[in-house]
Amino acid sequence: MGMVQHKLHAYEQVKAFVKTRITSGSWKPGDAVPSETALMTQFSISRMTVNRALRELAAEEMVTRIQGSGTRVAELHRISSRLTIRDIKDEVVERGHNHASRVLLVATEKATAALAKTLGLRAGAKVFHTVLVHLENAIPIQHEDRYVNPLAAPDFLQTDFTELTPTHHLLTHAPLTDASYQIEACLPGKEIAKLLHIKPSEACLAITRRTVSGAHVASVARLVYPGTRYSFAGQFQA
Amino acid sequence: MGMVQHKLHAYEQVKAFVKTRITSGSWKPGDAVPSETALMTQFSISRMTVNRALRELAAEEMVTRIQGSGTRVAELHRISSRLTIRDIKDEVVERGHNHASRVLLVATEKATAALAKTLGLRAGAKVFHTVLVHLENAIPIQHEDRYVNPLAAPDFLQTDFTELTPTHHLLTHAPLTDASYQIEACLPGKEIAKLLHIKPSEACLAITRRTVSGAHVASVARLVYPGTRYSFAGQFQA
DNA sequence: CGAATATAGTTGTCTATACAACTTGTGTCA
DNA sequence: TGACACAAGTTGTATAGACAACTATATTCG
Repeated sequence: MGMVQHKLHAYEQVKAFVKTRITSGSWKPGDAVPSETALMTQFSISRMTVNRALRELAAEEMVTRIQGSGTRVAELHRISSRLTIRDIKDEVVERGHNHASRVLLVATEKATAALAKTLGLRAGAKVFHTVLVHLENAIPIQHEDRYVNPLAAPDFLQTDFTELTPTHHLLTHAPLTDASYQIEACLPGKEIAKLLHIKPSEACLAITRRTVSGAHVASVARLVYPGTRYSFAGQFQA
Repeated sequence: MGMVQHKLHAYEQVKAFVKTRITSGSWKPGDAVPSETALMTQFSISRMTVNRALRELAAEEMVTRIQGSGTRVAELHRISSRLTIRDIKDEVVERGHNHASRVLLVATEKATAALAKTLGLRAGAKVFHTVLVHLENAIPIQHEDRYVNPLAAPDFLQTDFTELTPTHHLLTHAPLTDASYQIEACLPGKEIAKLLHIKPSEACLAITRRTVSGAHVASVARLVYPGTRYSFAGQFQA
């Protein structure tokens, strides 16, 4: 309780000094930050240490640095948040709840032209297709409709999807290098509404996600959540 | 066209060396990364340079470092994305489109108990309240209902909201230090449906956002987007 | 056997110095 | 006036060395 903060390292002191002047508003966006030599003499430390402090602040987008010119306070709206791809099972378990899944389809299919294009395959190529519903304490919270590129995860269908989720298999077998997502609101349609135990008139959150592993597009998934039972929350930090 | 990549700096070479071994899968999560002294002799560079490389990789969450123990490849699900708070006007203009807003309400009100609590004020305190609809090429894309803490932005109501958005005023006058958001799917309700030119049965994306500026909660806003015209997209990177 | 202790190895920080690369303003010369 | 050269100031990178802080293992002692 109320532990005294350990002594700040020199580079942390410089960071804190600059940071508080920015967040307090006494240095405004575009203003010049003291040069490395100035801070060096002010704090009686070496330039390398000042350099590290300012370099880290630049990485955090608090300041902008231009070689030969100087360091300035970065423009605003820099506040940002991190989204992370996680296994829904982990999320549920972390909440202290029970996770289960109903497996509705596990199949090998021929890709349509559109699907083949997004997966980077030729039309008619073999793709894996799974459909499942994830349950949190026996209540459906996600409908997952996923296509997987066999080149990226050849053993995908060997998984017992009642035990391990498709996301888990992909995260462990195909190291992710890139991904893109799209979040939208939609109505579920009759089938999905029935599977999620909601009315077809109830709004849903849908996330369409495309993951890339090295040279291959690994997977395309559409995840539908009941709007009443799920929301997507997060925190920003300066 | 096809410019040859400039010579990589020493610390970048080390980063690339480690990174490719991780993303290619030849070093798996939990595996030990060569020690600083090992990499130092392998590359014939100084330890400070190796240290910088590994420290930056740790900041990117590619590796985990424990003082006294060593450096290991980080566990997976490291892929993440950055959300940023932006002014919707900037977004629209960036798409090359025209932005306009209909101002529906600009008022000073007394806070209800619930609102006062989230803004950190006492019940009945004075708060600013604005409601507007943002248009992209004359088509409504966002309904914004916002309460602002006068302590954080006393000049808020002086703004001409047909020219500058509430977000713009807040970003420039109250340096953001924290924020939290919640994204959900909902149905718009009769009034908002009418204002957004959609049917009340059409699904919408709603973002509720609370921003903090220094000691004060600056603002609470509920932003409603028509599900058919708006989606929220982003990209992850390893 | 168990506990305390020494030891080797690893990361964390900092310094003083050096040179490279770049920007910006000033002055010179044609 | 305009083009060019130069100098001062700034950031970017790299080095060799030093000590502190911590971990994990091996060893010794009771």
